[in-house]
Amino acid sequence: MAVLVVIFTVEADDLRVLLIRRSAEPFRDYWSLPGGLLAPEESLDAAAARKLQEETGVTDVYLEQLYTFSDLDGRGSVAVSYFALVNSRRAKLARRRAWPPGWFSIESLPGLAFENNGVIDYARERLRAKLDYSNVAYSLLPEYFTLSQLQRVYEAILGRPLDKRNFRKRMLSLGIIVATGRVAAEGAHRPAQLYAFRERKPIVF
Amino acid sequence: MAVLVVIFTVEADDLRVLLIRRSAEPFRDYWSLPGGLLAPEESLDAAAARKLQEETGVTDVYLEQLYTFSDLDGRGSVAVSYFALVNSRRAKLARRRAWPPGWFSIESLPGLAFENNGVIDYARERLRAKLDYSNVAYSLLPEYFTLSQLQRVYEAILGRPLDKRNFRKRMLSLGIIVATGRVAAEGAHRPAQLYAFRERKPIVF
DNA sequence: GCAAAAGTGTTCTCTGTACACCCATGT
DNA sequence: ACATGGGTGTACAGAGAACACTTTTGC
Repeated sequence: MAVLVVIFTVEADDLRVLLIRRSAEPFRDYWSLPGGLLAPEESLDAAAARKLQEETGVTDVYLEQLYTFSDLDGRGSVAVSYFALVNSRRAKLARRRAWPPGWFSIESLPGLAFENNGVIDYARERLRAKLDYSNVAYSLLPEYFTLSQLQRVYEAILGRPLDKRNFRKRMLSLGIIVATGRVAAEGAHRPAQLYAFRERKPIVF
Repeated sequence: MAVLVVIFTVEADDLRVLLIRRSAEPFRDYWSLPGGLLAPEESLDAAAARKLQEETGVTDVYLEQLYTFSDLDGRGSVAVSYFALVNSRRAKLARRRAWPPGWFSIESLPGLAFENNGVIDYARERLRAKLDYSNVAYSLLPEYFTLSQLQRVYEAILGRPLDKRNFRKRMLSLGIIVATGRVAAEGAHRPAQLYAFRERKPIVF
């Protein structure tokens, strides 16, 4: 009984996935999704959260069960997949392994162990759908952020440009974010208002 | 490693679930969802289809993985749940057991073993959502049916009345059904046109 | 002729989308 | 002054929701 975690982040306006190197057969030395076996008495959610914490040091982020596969390795094993969203500035990847894990752009993934490419596609699909009617993006952004930052995150996940005015109108009318009154002066241009998520926990609307 | 199947049907304009009596502890003699262990080398989908077939004799219907639970029995077990939609006129329940299985209206379920009531609620939620953007209802209806029959199925699942004109407009404009030209004379009133699903397999729009 | 279900259009509201210019700042 | 991203409103189209009467049949 194994869990498998698709850990997403957005970095440089790019949707990325955390991959590790397999050290065992089969698919030794292939890149793959992090995963592992349940500890005795451990729940699935707890195992997924633990895996996420082991790989990124991050806890208390958006984490959702995705699907359960029974044929990934071709022989009898069952793997419960999860997906997580982390702010890459908070994540601290293990660097002292022989093959350190890394963030890979979802647009140019290598061939992965087992059917992991399919799992990632499925996770992205679910994430895309979720974005439209929930506030899951909170898990990818710092406490205070500008509307442009938020829009870039949405664009990276959806893979297409969004209209600035329509995006702002919608975010504000849904009430998922609130203006803080603070502004961020950064660069040779007008400073931007800082917003915060009204709730930093999953909300579906 | 167990599977669990929420088998829905619509009978007498009423959404119903198939329940069986447990014969073993814990929760001996409680009603519960049908389920069982994976056979060696068996995939999850195959195990769910087999369970469905064992209970109803039905095969080749809509069957979808729902969620995987790790704490249903309170101690370590993992159960992958599925939901299925069957036409109750085709289903043949086992009648020769000491406690034969039965169809229970979802509005008045007894207290079930484990957390099965929660699983059913979740399944119904998913079914409701799916109804809106797929043709899953094909699995609940005979090959030819009237628009009123179809509407009653939708109403039973959604638990609320629908407007006849809007319903027809939508079904036809989505192209999920086609008129056959045949009519069904039945009762002291105008005969109804018979329709068929364009595809009798899952379509998402 | 009456009861019972089948069948049929129009109007309104709301939501999503397209689209272009001025504003505040640093250099 | 100019380059850079921040910030704003309006008009159109499509979808969903509300709503009532005529038609065809069996009895």
